[in-house]
Amino acid sequence: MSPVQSPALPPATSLPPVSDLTAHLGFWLRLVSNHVSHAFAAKLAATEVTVAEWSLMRALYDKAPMPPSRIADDMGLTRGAITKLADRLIAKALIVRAASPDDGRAQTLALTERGTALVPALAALADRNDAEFFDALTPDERASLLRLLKGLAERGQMTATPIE
Amino acid sequence: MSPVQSPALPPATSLPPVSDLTAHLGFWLRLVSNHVSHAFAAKLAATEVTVAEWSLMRALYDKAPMPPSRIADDMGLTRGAITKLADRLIAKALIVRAASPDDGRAQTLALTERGTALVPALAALADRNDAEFFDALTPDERASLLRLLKGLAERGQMTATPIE
DNA sequence: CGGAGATAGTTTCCTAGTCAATCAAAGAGG
DNA sequence: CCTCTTTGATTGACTAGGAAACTATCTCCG
Repeated sequence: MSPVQSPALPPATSLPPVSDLTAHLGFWLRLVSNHVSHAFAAKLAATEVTVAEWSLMRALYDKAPMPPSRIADDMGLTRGAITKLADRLIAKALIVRAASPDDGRAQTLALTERGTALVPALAALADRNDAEFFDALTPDERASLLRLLKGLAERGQMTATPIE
Repeated sequence: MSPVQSPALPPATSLPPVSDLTAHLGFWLRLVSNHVSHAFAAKLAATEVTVAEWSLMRALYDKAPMPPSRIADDMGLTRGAITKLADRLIAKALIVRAASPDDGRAQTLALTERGTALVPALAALADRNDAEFFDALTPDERASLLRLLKGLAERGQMTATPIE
């Protein structure tokens, strides 16, 4: 702009204008997403598992034993993270780790009986959490939001399960 | 259910059905949000600041020096987190910490000249990131998504800035 | 005034990830 | 077959943030 300097109000008034954060869709997306996740974490706090632990348990439910690498891909975490996450769940006797029969390097993870039995109650919490936020929308609005989000996910090649 | 047991296919086939993760709007919200954030983090990796650091710098830009507590509220982080975040930015000479003139307990944070000069370039990265994901939508779709998200945010009393 | 409680910020300890190094088992090629 | 490379998992060093304890200061009120 012009070299004319305005007469120094507290923060020098002639800063280059910068777009407002709230102008970004990403801002609102993250705001809402964070709140939904946080509310779910609060519900899980009453249980013996964390959000990431629930996510891993859900991934194993009603499926054959799976290698950690597969789960890492599904959950969008590194293998190292899965190793430690699995360690915690094993310590709680909710899952078991076993050597793969066909590949000497590989391991498999599977829910224990206790872990399996716990999943439905946790899933109910997840259902309730989702309802708590999105039942406020009309069915049309829900459908519209779902369509938009799925479209973005598809276009952006977003595959991994976010840690829910 | 009935005591009849199905004849043991790999994972016993008679588990209580549990709602699919992808049935939840929260799932898709988080999936997209995580991807957008991650893409932005990748862009910032080429700079000298992290996402949280950018967020703090943006909060200070074009405003009078602010107390850390205010920033903690704005960013949705604890005060302890802001102390450490500020320490890192001070080490990079991007912000300064000063004692508040009127309250002996309080501190204020403000951008340095260098920090101020850096903000517009970072803001441009943020703009570009948002555009990258959401320009794929039509103007109508963008407006619709924005309206839905703002409505959810308002209804859920979501105030704090998510760490962008 | 002076002490009780509230408030601002920092610090400490803990949790949960990433990244890079490591090790063992598989697979490929001469 | 023997080496080279790749792959699966684990480990260790490091980072970022939360919760709660702690310190200093302020405010209120008897």
